[in-house]
This record gives sequence, structure tokens and C-alpha cells, in this order.
Amino acid sequence: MRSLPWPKRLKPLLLACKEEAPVTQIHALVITTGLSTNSNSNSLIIASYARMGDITSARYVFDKLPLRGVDAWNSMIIAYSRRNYRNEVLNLYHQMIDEGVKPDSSIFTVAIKASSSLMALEVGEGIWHRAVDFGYGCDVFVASSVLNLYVKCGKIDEAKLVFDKMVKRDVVSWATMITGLVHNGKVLEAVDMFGRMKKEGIEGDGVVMLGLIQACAHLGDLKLGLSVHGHMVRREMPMNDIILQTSLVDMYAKIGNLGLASRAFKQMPRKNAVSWGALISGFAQNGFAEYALDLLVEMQGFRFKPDTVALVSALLACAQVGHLKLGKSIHGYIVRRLDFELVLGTALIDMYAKCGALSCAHAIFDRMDSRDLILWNTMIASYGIHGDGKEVLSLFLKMKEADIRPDHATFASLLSALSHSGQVDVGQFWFNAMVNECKIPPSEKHYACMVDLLSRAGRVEEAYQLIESMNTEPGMAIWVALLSGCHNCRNLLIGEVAAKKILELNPDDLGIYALVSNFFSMTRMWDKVSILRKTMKETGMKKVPGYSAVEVNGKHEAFLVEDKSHHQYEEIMQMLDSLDNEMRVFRYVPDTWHDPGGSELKFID
DNA sequence: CCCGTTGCGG
Repeated sequence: MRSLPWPKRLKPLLLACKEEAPVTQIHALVITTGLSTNSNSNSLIIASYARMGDITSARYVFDKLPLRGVDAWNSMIIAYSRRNYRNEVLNLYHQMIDEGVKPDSSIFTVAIKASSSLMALEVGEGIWHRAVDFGYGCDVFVASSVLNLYVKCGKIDEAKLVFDKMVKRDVVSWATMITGLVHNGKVLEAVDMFGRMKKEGIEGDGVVMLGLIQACAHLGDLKLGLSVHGHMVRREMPMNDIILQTSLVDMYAKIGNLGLASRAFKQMPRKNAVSWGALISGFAQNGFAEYALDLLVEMQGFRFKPDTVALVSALLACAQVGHLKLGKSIHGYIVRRLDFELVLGTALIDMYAKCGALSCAHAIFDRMDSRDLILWNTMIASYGIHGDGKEVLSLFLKMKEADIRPDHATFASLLSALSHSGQVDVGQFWFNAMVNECKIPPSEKHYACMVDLLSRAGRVEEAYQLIESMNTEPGMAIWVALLSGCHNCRNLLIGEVAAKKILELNPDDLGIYALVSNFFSMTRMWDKVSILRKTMKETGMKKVPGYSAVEVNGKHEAFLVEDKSHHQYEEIMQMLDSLDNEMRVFRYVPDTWHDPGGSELKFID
């Protein structure tokens, strides 16, 4: 064996390597000088190959070693962990245990991390228990990675148990708990946790603030949001961090304060596609479709390529305003530039359906090579909004055949479609199946559908019985459905109950007042009618007019009820009349096919 | 004692 200066000089030498060739040279030198029996130099070589990105060579050296010390295992496992080869990490970990090598704390840490990212709770727990056996139960890194495991797998109570037992907690442990609580919907507990952290004298870092910002977004709490933002500014937190700034934009947008969201966005010295996406989605989610679409075009002017979130938001905006042409051009953009992910397919189906191009929606549905619950739900809901109860039912049955388990949303669409197409018995059958076989507790919405279904068929007594069987307090939608049923079949007794309940709930919708008022008129309870009229005047309720929007030759036209301002109003009415006549001749055959022609609004590539 | 290992945006 040679004298020792070599390995000492080996490390800085290898660390200085920027390319693979010198590593290979040093490796060869190590072999010829007989240093390859030194386990320290071997692990350095493995780590260096891995650092150059050549994990195959690293593994080759590793496999050739006659004796593998902890350092060699460490280098190899961490190399796999860095490249996110989770299964290799776990394989090597188990191999190491089998060979009786005593792992050190970092092996446990990365092995637990690998389990969390695979969502392999039992595997991770097994590793954690072994780590405790080896005496690493109090290691902050090991414990924090197990916190992350529990949190990722939704086991918040287990995470809390481990957290409370930790003797030492660093900012990472706190951050893991705070973000974990937020992601598991325990937002208030997360805020509380932040208070505890400060009491223990630990300063929050960027990740902690990120969790709190998400908590505020979730709560829709502007005051808290502003205080978190202020706290960050005062503490001179990493405000230059694009991630934190983007999450502030997202927070203000989610709270619904788009002024502050825009301001936070404008203040960003550097933006990326994600920041644009946050703002676009904010405008789209809050109903400002035109702004969202303008921003989508604007971001491309700055050479940012819209990603999935921006495009999904833009499609949502198109759906809201009926902007079929831009929707189509986004479709083209997606086909040309991005992987056709499920979410994008779902958003496209929704957009086409809401813009009236149901056949385009169905074509996309047919062409998807995998279909998840959300995609099925969207397709079913699309036929639902077009009133095609028959197709809704047929899709629902196909979905069951495809072994996708329907959820509450599926049943909401199904029951609503069945109610609109008057299929009372089928509706009752599936409502019962939902409760008894699928074990889905019926929500307010489901009850409202059933009440509507029964009421429309004039079976208001049954509807009333259903309402009385509810465990929760029935809300506005349910009483409104019952009342309109009672109005139609002139059931004064039940109708009055419904009308009273509605008034107790203080509706802010003029249409609902009109319904109640009409009902009282029918029952000749004129005193009640006049009281109602007075309330309506006093509260100064104005009905937000419903409108439909279409796009003609790239120009948007909105139509309001009784709106005669359009320059082609006469022609439009004539056309509607002739369509009406034609429908009578053909006994109303609905045709929702749209020409999926070229697009006019351009996308910058 | 040192190094490596834990948490992360729309």
C-alpha cells in the first residue's frame, strides 16, 4: 500500500472536476496505484461520477467493490436520491440492511424521503422504526423526513405525534408541519402552529411563509394575508424569491382582491410563466374572463410560454364568455406544443361544451387514451347542461363499465339531468343506489335535484317527505325547487310551508322573490304579496340580468333578456321565428354540432 | 469536528 498523501489530495482534485473525462482519468490512476482498495477513495469516485451525471459508471464502480463501507453506500444511495430514482434508493437500502451494514442517519433520511414520494406509507414506516432501533429516533433530519412521510400520506395525527415527541425541532420540522397542515385542510391549526413556532423563538423562513400564504389563500382572509405579507416585508424576508412573490399574487387572487394581486404581480422584478399563470387563473376564477384572456396574449408578447395552469385558466375564461374561436386556437396551441394531459383534455371538453360545440367536446373525450373520474364527470356534466338526459345516463353507465367509481359530482350531474328530462323512476333508482351501494352521503345539491325531480312530476308530497328525512337543515335550493313544484301543481298547503322557509332564509335573489310573490298571488294572499314587494323595494334589489354570449366573425355579441339594442335585432327575431317554425315541423330535433373551423385570434409561438 | 441527508410556487 502507498503512503497516505494521495487520498487527501484526491478529494479536492475530484471536487475540482467539471467534466467526466478527468474523473475517469483519476479513477484509472487510483486503480493503477492500488488505491482502489481504499474505501474512502472509492466512495469519492462514486460520488464524483454521480455528480457528473454518469450514474451508470458510479453504479459500475459500486458493484465492483469487494467490500463496501458506509461511505460507498452513502454516495450511491444519495446519488440515486438526487436523481429521484426512488425505487433504486429503496432497493439499495434493503440490500444494505440484508448485508448487515449499519446505515447512518442520512441513509434513513433519503430512504424515508423515497418512500414519501412513492406514497409508500408502510415501507416508510418500516424504515422509520428501524431508524429508531438504530438510535436515530431523535435525529432532526430523520424525524423531519418521517413527518413529511405522514403529512404526504394524509396521516396528520401520526405526524403530530412524532412532532410532539421530537426533542429538537428545527425550522424544517416546523415548516413540514405547517405546510402539511395546510395541505390537509387544517388551515387554522397551521396558523396556530406558526404562533407556537414563534413562541419557541424560531424565525420563519421562506417555506414557512409560503405555507402561511397558502393558508390565507385558503381561508380567504385578507386581513391575515396582509399581516403575513407585512411580516415578510418587515423581516426583510427573501422578497426577491419568485416563488414567494408568485404565491402572494395567488393569495390575493384567491381572496378575490385582484387589485392587490395585480399590484403584487407588477412589483415583481422578475416573472416567469408560473407567475403569469397565477394572475391569469385569478382573473379567470373570479369571472373576469376578458382580462384573463388579454393577459394570456400579453404574456406571450413577453415571450413567456403559457403552461398547463395558464391554459386551463384561459380555457375556463373562454367557457365563461363563449369565446369559441380563442378556445379553438388554444386547442391548436396545446396540440402543437404540450403533452395532451388529462387536465387539458378536461378543460377543453368543458370549454367546447360551454361554447355550444358539444360534438367537439365528445370528439376529444373519445380521443383521450386515459380517462379519469374528473374527465368522465366533465363529459357527463356537459351533456347535462345541454339537457340531454339520455346521453347523460348512457355515459354514466359506460363510466361504470369502465370501472370508474362515480362520486358525488357524478351523481349531481346525473340526477340533475334526469330531473330535467323527467325520468323520475330512474332518478329515484340511482339516488338510492348512490346512498346504499356507493355509500355517498347525499348533499344539499343531491336532495335539491331529487326534490326538483319529484316536484316537476307533481309528486310534491313525496318531495316533502324526502326533505323531512334529511339529517341536515334544508337550504334555499331545496325549498325553491319544492315551491316551484307546488306552484305548478297548485299545492297550496306544502307551497306555503316552502314559501315561509324561503323567506326565513332571506334570499338576496330577485328571481326567488318573484317566485314566492307569484305563488302568493296564485293563492290570493295579497297581503303577503304587498309585504314582499315592499321588502324588495326597500332592500333595493336589482336583478343581475342573465345573458348569453356568442361570437360572430370574431366579434362578441351579448344578448340580454328583452334587449333590443342589437343593430340586427329585427333579423335575429325573424330568424328565431323561422327556426321555431322549423323545429315544430321536425318535432324539435336538437342539433348542437359546430363547425370546428380555423381560428382567427393568433397565438405567438 | 467536518461533509452529506429533511420542508417548497400557480
